[in-house]
Parts: sequence; structure tokens; C-alpha cells
Amino acid sequence: MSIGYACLAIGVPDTKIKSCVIKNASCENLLNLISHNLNALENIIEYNIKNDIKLFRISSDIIPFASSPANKLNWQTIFEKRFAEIGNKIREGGIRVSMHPGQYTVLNSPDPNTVKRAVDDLYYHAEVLDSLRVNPQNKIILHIGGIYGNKKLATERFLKQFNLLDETVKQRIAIENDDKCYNIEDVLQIGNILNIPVIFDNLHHAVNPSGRVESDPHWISLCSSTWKLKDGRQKIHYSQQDPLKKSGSHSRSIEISKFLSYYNSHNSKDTDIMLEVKDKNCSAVKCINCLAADRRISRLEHEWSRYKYLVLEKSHPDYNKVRLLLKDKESYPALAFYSIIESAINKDSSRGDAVNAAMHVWGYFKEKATEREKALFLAKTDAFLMDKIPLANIKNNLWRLAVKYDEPYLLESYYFAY
DNA sequence: TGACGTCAAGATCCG
DNA sequence: CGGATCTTGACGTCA
Repeated sequence: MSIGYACLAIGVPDTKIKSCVIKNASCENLLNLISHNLNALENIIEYNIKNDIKLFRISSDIIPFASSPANKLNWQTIFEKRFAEIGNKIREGGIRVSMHPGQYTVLNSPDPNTVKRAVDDLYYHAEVLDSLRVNPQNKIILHIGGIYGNKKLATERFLKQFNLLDETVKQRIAIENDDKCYNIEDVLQIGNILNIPVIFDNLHHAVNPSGRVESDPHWISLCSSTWKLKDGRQKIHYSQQDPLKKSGSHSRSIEISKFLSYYNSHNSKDTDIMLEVKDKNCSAVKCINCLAADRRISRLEHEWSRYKYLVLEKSHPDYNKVRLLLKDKESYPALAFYSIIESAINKDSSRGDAVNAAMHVWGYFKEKATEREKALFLAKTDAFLMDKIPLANIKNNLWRLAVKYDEPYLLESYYFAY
């Protein structure tokens, strides 16, 4: 069983995927962007390996405008070597990757032009995975599309268009239930006809359930039979509802107690779980640590190094609670640890606590900062205390110092990322 | 026609 | 000048 996250890693230096607007999509600019993005992908993969994260979704933006006429580059050849190198790291790291064209890739549209774009986009995604030389267990996850007033006809169009694809693309595609049109029962029916794997997404299912009422574990178990040996382990998508946003919106972080009870309720423990959540890798590491067979406290200590200034900013009492909790080096209080952190992060910090945390971070630069930097920091904290500037202003300033003085401990801190 | 989702890039405004 | 705060982009469907 692997747990993973999608597209971007928070608080990991040099992993940002960049793009541009179409009018700036010159060959030169695109070459620079792709080269940059491949370096970023390599850094993400290395981070994943270091952090025991074995499942990762590669951003569709890795090649900007890849399936658009705006990009005429023969990127597959130009970057062949880089793709192969990164692919080697993926395979040697035992990582399973995937890609996920968005809601605008619609294979079953009645408009042939839209279908052509969708087909081009699917070939693009397959070419990225082919260039990495990862096997067909590394999937492209696709939604069925629109309904256009007649679900039966729209489904038939999907079946027809799918069958027209090359085998190299077909063998990578898995289909997923969506939050509006095709519920899990619809998707299972299509998956069984085409003999392709089906991904169960729990939040889409909650928002757009099948008329047939069954438990999530039941649907997951029905999906499991669509995953054949050649497809690799069954994969599901898991997310939680953001309590403040509209129905279907992904939560900021995975609430660990909820995740664990969901995990324990479904009996197929050997599924790969792709988390869809705003804080990305942070939640993935959290869930992985809570289920880790290797229960050494060093895992939590490493996490604490990334969370500590953020927790200190949000709540000094919670900061003290965690310090106490981590004192016993023989224990592994993962659930309690993350529960305190979740509770702290949801709090509004007092001005005093926020300045205190900023002072702790400032401690890294106190000795080496220039007079000008010292004066600026002090002026900013004063201005913040008098409600003249936002906290983000101080934190941006500290972030620049962390970059300038190259403090790896700070560069990896969630203090700047949340 | 605008909402939907996504989130940088890019533009503009502010002190 | 740096920094904060909008606006746009790029896609297709549906009300």
C-alpha cells in the first residue's frame, strides 16, 4: 500500500513547476521552462524518495502547451536523456507515478474538434510517461466527460472514441467517477465493458452517488476486480470536504483521525491511495507516518523540525504540548502528535505569539545579518505590533534572509509554506 | 454570458 | 523600488 499526493510539493525548495501565457510561448521560452520543470520534477522525486512517498501524480503542466499548436517543439527528442534519467530515479525509488488530464479533456464530446483536442492531450500524457520509460501500471486517470442531454448516447460515444485510441495509450488509462455526471456505478459499467481499471473517488461519490446505495468499502471492492495484474495495485482517490467551502471542495489538510477510521473501515488494505488535498505532501507524510510499520520517533522529530515555528506562531501552549510528547524516545505517539498540530494550525495566532515565532526564526540571522537587515526586521515587527503591516510582510522578509544565508533548516520549514 | 477549478503569470496600484 | 492586490489565461460544459 502506498500513499501519495498530486503535482506539487509544499515547502520543498526548487520544485515549482512553471508555465507562461500563450503569447509568451516562444520556442526559447518553452525550452527554458521545460528544462526548469524537469529539474523541478527530479527534485520532487528525490524528495519523495527521501520521505518514503511511493505514489505521485505528475503535473500536466510539465510541458507547457504540450497538446496545443502553440508548442511546436520536439520535446520528446530534445529532452530524451533528461526524461530517461528522471525515469530511472522513479523506478529505482520504487515510485509509482500517474497523470490526470483535467475536466477540459473531454473524449465523449459531440464536437469532433473537442474530441481531437482530447485525443491529442491523451497522447501527450502517454508520451510523458513513455519518455520516463515507466510501465503501464503508471496510469493516466480520465473522467468520462459530459452528458449532453442523453447519458446513454454520451456513454456510447466514450466507448467508441476510447476504442479508436492506440493500444499504447489505452493500456495506461484508468477512469474515475466525477462529482457531476458519471457516478461510480456508471464508471464501473464502462470499465467492465472496456476492461480497464476504475478509480473510486470518495468525495466525488459523496457528492454524486449512485442510485444504488452501498457502502464505500463495497464500491472499492467492486472496483478492485477491474484492476488486473498488468495494471498494478488497485488505486483510489481520497479527500475530505472543506467545512467552509462548497460541497465537493477539497480540505486544506487531511484530518488524520477521519482518515484512519476510513482506512480501517475498508478491508482491501493493499490499495494505493492518492490524496487530493491542498497541503499536498504535508498530508501524505502525515498519513504515511501514522500507518508506518517502522515506528521510530525520529520520523516525528523530523516532522517537528518542519512544523515547529508554524505551531509556535499559532499557539505557544500547543508548541509546549508537542515538546513534552516527543520527550519519550521509545514511544511513537504519531496520532497525538498530528492531532495537536492540526488543532494548532486551525487557530488564529495572537500578535504576541506571531512575533515570538518570528523572533525564533530571526535567531538564525541575528549574528550574520547586516545593520540594515537588523533595522528592517525590528521596524517590521514594531509595525506589525501596531497593526500597520500584515504578518506575511515579516515572514516574506525572513524568507528572503533564509534564502540569502542559505539556512536549509528554514528553507524546508512549513512556517513559510502554510 | 458567467460559473465552475486551478494557481501562476502578468498587470496594476500603492507607499 | 519592493510589495500587495487584482485580473487573466486556457480549457469545455451547462444553467
